[in-house]
Amino acid sequence: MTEESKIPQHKKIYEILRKHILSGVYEEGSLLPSENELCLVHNITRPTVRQALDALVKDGFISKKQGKGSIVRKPPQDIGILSISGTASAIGNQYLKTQILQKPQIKPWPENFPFELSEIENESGCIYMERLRFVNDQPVFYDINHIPNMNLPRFTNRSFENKSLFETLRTQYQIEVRGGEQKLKAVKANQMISKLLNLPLGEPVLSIERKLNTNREGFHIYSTIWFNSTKHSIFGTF
Amino acid sequence: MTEESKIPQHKKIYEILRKHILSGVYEEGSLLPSENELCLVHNITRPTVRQALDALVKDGFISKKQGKGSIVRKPPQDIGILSISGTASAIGNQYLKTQILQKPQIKPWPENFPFELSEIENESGCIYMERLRFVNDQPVFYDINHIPNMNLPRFTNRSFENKSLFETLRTQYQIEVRGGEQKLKAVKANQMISKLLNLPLGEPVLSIERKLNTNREGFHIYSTIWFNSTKHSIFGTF
DNA sequence: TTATTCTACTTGTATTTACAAGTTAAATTT
DNA sequence: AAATTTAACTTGTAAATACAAGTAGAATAA
Repeated sequence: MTEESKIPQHKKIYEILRKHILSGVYEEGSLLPSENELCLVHNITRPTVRQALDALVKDGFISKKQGKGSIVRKPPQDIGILSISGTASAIGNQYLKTQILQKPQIKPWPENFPFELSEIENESGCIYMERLRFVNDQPVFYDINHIPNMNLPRFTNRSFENKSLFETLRTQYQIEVRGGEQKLKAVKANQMISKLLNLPLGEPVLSIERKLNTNREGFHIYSTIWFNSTKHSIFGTF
Repeated sequence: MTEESKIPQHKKIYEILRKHILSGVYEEGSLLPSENELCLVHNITRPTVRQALDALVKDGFISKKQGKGSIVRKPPQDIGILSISGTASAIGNQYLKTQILQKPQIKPWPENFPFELSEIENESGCIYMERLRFVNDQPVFYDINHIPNMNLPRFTNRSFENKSLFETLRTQYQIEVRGGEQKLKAVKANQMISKLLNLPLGEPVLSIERKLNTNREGFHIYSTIWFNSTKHSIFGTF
């Protein structure tokens, strides 16, 4: 042990194991090396190993069973945070298309914004964008996003056609979503929504309002979503 | 320490602190006793206390800050995993009433059950119950529950009027919900639902189908929920 | 008075040790 | 051969101990 890093050991082990699971070193359903083996390999003690494994359990990468071991689970595949589940079959990314209705543009925050803004968010102004998502060429998902305009160079020039908003934020700006809160409602489709989602007027639509936390202090992502749930469901694990 | 119980210490501490937070012994925003104080009071060691506090963090009852302490958060008002958020104000438990439409009874599993059952669940048969939840004396929440009849003595005799189903399972049978999956849809209220939830026929209703995992192997809780979202929302943090 | 330093707290990380309890498969007995 | 026991694993719980790092307020110095 020299002085090379300030990252705790248990986090390093977590990252190593997580990477190995995601890259397929350990197959789904197979067992991770036992806690004692991990101790020997990484030259740490069991409580530290267990701290890393507890985090992996919490994040859904493994499940543990007393007397047996740590079982590798199918890594959670998020689409944002929610997933879409079709009535017919699972939906691969290849069937999911995104149309940008409103390219990212800088605007002031709306008058009656449903969420309370932090001071720094208020001063920064916001970036606004609208998207429409298609499954099998049918519109199912319309979302409006408000993002604080806090040090995001060239953001409004980026294309989000084929990339996830979250992926861009994470890889290009080191902004990671850390959780958040959401409100769900079933509402009648108004004229605009019914037109966008190709539905009769007044048809039930799932409406979601979310505020997402990030690793950047005081930086939140605000989304309003309308979801056509006639042929699909919002699917979530927790 | 005689032999009185097999419940781990850290779980007992968790239950005590959880109860104290929920009953208002510790105010929102205030600090919990320090880890060392809890050690002294309950005559246990710090790792054990920390195990209990970690669980409280995970379940959203406290947040911790190094150098400061454990900060009590507004307890999440779970109805199961989801919470209800009113448009007007926060909803205290005093406004939430539960009516049992169908007392727990042992039945065979339904013919076309939407979930696949494990072998042991299939053999056990199921306990069926229906509930209607009221906020401010208006019905908002109708749920049907299927629970495997696996070693739950006196379960059908219990009253769930004022107690959460999950709380009973956790405290009386040591069954803890460990997560699960759910599907959400917006649907039109049929005749039964519109009558139960006091809504016009065809009004949008939030429908949720869930399968909850527990710490007991092969034991899942299956729920179907209809939610009147005209005056309230389903609220969730993640 | 104001700014700095110090001190006494807090939680975070980590080691070491011990035993309990569940699982599995080999070894043994019937 | 079949059933049982045993042994060697696995994770779960728990104690005792040590030091690191962040926080906040008191004591001190400018």
